[in-house]
Amino acid sequence: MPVGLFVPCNTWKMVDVMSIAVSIKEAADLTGLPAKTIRYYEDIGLVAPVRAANGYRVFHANDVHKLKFLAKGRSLGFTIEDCRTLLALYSNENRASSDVKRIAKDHMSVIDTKISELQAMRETLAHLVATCAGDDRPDCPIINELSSVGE
Amino acid sequence: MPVGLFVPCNTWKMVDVMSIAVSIKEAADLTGLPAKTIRYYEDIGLVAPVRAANGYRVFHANDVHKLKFLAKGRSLGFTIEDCRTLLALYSNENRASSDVKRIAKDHMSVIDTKISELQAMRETLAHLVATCAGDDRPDCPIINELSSVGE
DNA sequence: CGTAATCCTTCCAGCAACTGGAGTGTCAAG
DNA sequence: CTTGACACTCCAGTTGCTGGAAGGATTACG
Repeated sequence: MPVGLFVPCNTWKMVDVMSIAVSIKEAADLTGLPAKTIRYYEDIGLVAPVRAANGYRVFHANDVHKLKFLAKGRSLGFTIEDCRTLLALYSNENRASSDVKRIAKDHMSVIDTKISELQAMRETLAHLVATCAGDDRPDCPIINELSSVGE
Repeated sequence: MPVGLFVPCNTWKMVDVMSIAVSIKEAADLTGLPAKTIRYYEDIGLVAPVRAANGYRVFHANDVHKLKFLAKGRSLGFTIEDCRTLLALYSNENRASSDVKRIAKDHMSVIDTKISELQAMRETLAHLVATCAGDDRPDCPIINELSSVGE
C-alpha cells in the first residue's frame, strides 16, 4: 500500500510512521518554526514542499531536514541569505569547507561588533542608572546626559 | 534688524550667529543625523519645526536640542518610543526621576538579554570555526552541526 | 540674463524577517 | 449537520530608517 503519495485519494493520510510526509503544522511542531515562517521560507525559495491534491503543502523528510537546518542557522544568527548559501553548500557534495568557514567567520565578526556596541551602551547606561536617585524628584542624571550640550 | 523670522523677505537669512534658526541641512550637520532621518522624526511627531514662507523647515535652538537628545537616546539603543517618552519627561518639570530610571533599567535588561544571546551564538560559532579545517575538502563540522539530527 | 549647482519639498518604495488578520476552503469527529 | 481544527492566499504592518524620482527655490558665476 503506497503511503504519503500525492495522488487524489479519499482515504489518504499525510502522516505515516514509516515515510515522513507531514502537514505544515506537523512540520512546525517538528522544527519549532511557526507555520507562517515555513510558508515564508517557501515564498522566498528556501524550501519547496510538494502539494497534495487539495492544495495543502506536504513536507517530506528532506524538507523537514532543511527546515531544521534553517532553524539552527537562524538561531545562530545567520541571515536568511547566509542560510541560503549554507543550505546550498550543504547540498553540494563538492563544497570546500573553507567556503563554509569564511561565512561563519564573517558572521562572527558581525556578532562581535554588535556585542561591543551593546556593551558600550550597557556601560553608559549602568553608570547613569547607578547615579539616578529614582525618586519622585525631577532631577535626573539620565535626562541630564541626554540633554547635555557639551560633547 | 530681525533675524531668523519666518516672514516673506527676499534678503532673509536662515542662519544667524545669535538666534539659531537653521535649515535641515544645518540641523543635520549640528546633530549628526541625516536630513532624511530628521524629516522622518518630524513625520512621527518627535520634532515640529516651523516653516518658512517658501515651505522650508526652520529649526530653532530647541528643535536642534531635541534632535541632539534623540540622537543620543538612539545611540544608547533606546527605541523611538522610549525616546518619545524620555523627551516628554525631559520637557516635564514635574517628572519623577524614577520614571526615567525605570525606562533606562528596562532598556538595560533588554540589552543584557541581547548580549547573552549574542555571546551564546559567538561561543558556538567560535567552537565550530575552530574545528573546521577550512580547506578544499567538503567535510565540515559547521555543516554537520547545522544538519545534525540529534538534539 | 541664463544656467548650473546646491539646496529644499513631497511621495513612493524598499530593506529584514517575519507576524497578524481577513476571507475562504477542507476535512474528520460527534 | 455542525463544530472545530486545520489549510489556503493575499494584504498590511512591524522598526527605523534609506533611496530615489520629480519638481520648486536659491545662490553663484559668467
